[in-house]
Amino acid sequence: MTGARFTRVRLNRKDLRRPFPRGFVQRLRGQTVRTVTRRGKYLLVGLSSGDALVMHLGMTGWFRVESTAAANRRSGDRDQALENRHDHVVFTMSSGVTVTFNDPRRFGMMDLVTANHLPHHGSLAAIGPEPLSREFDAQALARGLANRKISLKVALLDQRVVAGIGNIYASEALHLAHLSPFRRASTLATKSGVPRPACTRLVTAIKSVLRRAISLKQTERYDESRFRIYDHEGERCPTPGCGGKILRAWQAGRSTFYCRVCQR
DNA sequence: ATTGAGACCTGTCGGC
DNA sequence: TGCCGACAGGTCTCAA
Repeated sequence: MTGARFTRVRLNRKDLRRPFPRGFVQRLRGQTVRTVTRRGKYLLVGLSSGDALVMHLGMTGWFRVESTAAANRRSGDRDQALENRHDHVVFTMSSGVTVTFNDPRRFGMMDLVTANHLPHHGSLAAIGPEPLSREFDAQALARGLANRKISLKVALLDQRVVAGIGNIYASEALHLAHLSPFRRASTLATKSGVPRPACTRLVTAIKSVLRRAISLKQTERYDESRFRIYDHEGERCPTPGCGGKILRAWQAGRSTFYCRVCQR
């Protein structure tokens, strides 16, 4: 998309999780894409007008990228109707590429924000440090967890503490760091806010788990066998010499996978 | 101010 | 084969 112009923008419905902003199509059409970046789980497309297109995939959102010729062929194909049922947004670009947003559960979202409003935009405003940046270290995590009475697992899902961690990698990181998902978040730092060794371990584990996931494109296709403990209830704990069994618990409405033996 | 519960949706899978 | 309930990768809102 970078460098290309939106020649056509099509909305197949008026909302996803929330309504599309008024004037969405008109404000996008004719704009050239300057940048395509990311902040946490939000995708940001910078436009020549100064506006930014903000997008989130929710749980089931994804983009199909194909030549415009292929997209046109598809739209005339009755057999594809079932699979294309959840195509909600179609971007036709001047480069000859068509980018289609498909999202069965419609938990995704798209918004259009002026550049000066971007830093204040809803959840983007309060979002925490990027996990793979230098800025995210034991000090930063200790600050984020200070005084929080919630469990470590629930804290990692809070995007204000650290950006971009979801239910799978919260379990994976805590396991790698040998930390109990039920431990109170505030206990990773001393009263005066100095990070404990466990805090440093968790930062290292988060970075390691995410780097590995990115290098393997791990969740691009959901493949449970690639996770160490997520969705492995009842199997042996993969920690060398541990011998524990992987358990499953329920926290804040989400399932947590963990080992009672090596995670304290 | 923080926290937990429920809501928003459709698809899939296991059990009967 | 078909029906039913449980559960799914994420926020967001509301009430306590």
